[in-house]
Amino acid sequence: MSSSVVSLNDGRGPSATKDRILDAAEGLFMEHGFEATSLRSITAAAAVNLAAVNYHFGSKEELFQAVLTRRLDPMNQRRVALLDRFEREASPEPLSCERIIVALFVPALELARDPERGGKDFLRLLGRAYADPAPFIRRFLSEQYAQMIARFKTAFGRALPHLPKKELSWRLHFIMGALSYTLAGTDVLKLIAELNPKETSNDEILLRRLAPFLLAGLKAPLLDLSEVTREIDGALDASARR
Amino acid sequence: MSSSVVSLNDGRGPSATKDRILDAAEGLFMEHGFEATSLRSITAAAAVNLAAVNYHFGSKEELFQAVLTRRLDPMNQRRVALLDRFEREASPEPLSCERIIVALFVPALELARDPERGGKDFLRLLGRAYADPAPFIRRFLSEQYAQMIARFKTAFGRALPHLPKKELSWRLHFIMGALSYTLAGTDVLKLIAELNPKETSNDEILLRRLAPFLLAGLKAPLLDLSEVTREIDGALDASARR
DNA sequence: GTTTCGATCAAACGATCGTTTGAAGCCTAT
DNA sequence: ATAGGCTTCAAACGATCGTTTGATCGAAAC
Repeated sequence: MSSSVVSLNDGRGPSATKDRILDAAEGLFMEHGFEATSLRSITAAAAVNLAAVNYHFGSKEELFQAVLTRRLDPMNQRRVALLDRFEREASPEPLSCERIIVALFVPALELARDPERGGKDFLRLLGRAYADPAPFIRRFLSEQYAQMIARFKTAFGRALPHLPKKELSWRLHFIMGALSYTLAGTDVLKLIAELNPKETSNDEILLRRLAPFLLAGLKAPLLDLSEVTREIDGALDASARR
Repeated sequence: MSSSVVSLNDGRGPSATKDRILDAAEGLFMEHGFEATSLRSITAAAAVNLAAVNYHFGSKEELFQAVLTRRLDPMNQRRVALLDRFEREASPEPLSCERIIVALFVPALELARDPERGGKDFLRLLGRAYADPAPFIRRFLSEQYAQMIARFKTAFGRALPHLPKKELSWRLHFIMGALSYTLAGTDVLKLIAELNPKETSNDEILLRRLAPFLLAGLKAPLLDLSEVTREIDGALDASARR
């Protein structure tokens, strides 16, 4: 009948072994990637025994998934919750693209604002995971994102009824890709940090710039496609004839 | 005084040990990433001795750089050459954004068209390398891309004189990021391949869709920024007050 | 024919990897 | 106090890694 039923090793809840491992793994996976990060470096940073990872998580891969799911799951749930609320508020009129983008970006920004440490680390880790070739990572992310993406796709489809479904799928894919890649960038963030040392958060600046950029691409008329495509074809033909 | 001074192992030039290693490494690095690819798997796929890699390239890292530079260097040179030619043709008027984008995309498309095998593999590998956390990879790519990016930045600056330099830098970064990420995507490319089994090349389809999308973002007016940013701020404040 | 030098080979080096084992520790309930 | 549970611990397991070594081969130079 005490306060908590979970284990406690040194008397303080938040420093439990499992959480300390997750925190250390989050930072190290972000910094070096999955393959290049050893369990020994994680357990050393977390100041726990080497066997603790396999005991609590089963394997290195399951630890990685636990690191991702700890923050990714709530973030995606918050995204659809925000989208639901916006749709309720705007009902019966369809949502604007701007508000849909806001629902997509704000939960990430909340992580970038960093409740304490770790939020920004996680965003970078997520961006890197999105480009990792490991099959179990790609499978995991596909499952985690599938529902949310489908939900946003129908929302965008209502906001852009003139856009063919296929074209919308591609543009949404570009948006998620640019978002992931932007969050994964290391050099650029550090470069921005040097130029803007006093602004709130680097990830925040980045996302605020990215949102209008992607919004313009999303709302671009279909005319531009054939226009640029024709230019590309011309240049390709010219180079082929060369 | 014979035709070639380079070594030949089995009598045929194109199957020299060095090239066979590069070809095998290109495919395996793309499929599994740098860390997860062993030299033994590479030398086995190339049907050469294990020690051949260290003999010809020095180390695994140098092999990786050799794989990248073999195609990346010519591609970037072709990008600036195309840009130079377009500017000469349009002189004295400034280049349109469309044509600059074409100069950026066409060399990648030429690789996607795949002289024979390997071109598409390399594009995916390049996209993955762009998100790889390994310091030597990031350093290498920065150096390889620096000149070309600067060249295109001034070109875009001339085409968009109203756009602040800082905003342009960000948008160009988004473009390169979306391009890299798009090329790195595995699942989506396979999914597209199932839907469009008869069209020319998957990467080609992807790049043709991506170009108009990015072009719209690049040419987006600055007004949108404050507009969406205001919406984001509103949502963030509401969530903070929650 | 002898020498020479770059290329290839089998084999091993030391290091590090993820994982497992079995004993020891510690808190809870009986 | 005793028994039983999770948890932690030091130590080792087998496997695989990148790299190095020294011998062997083969074609060109003398």
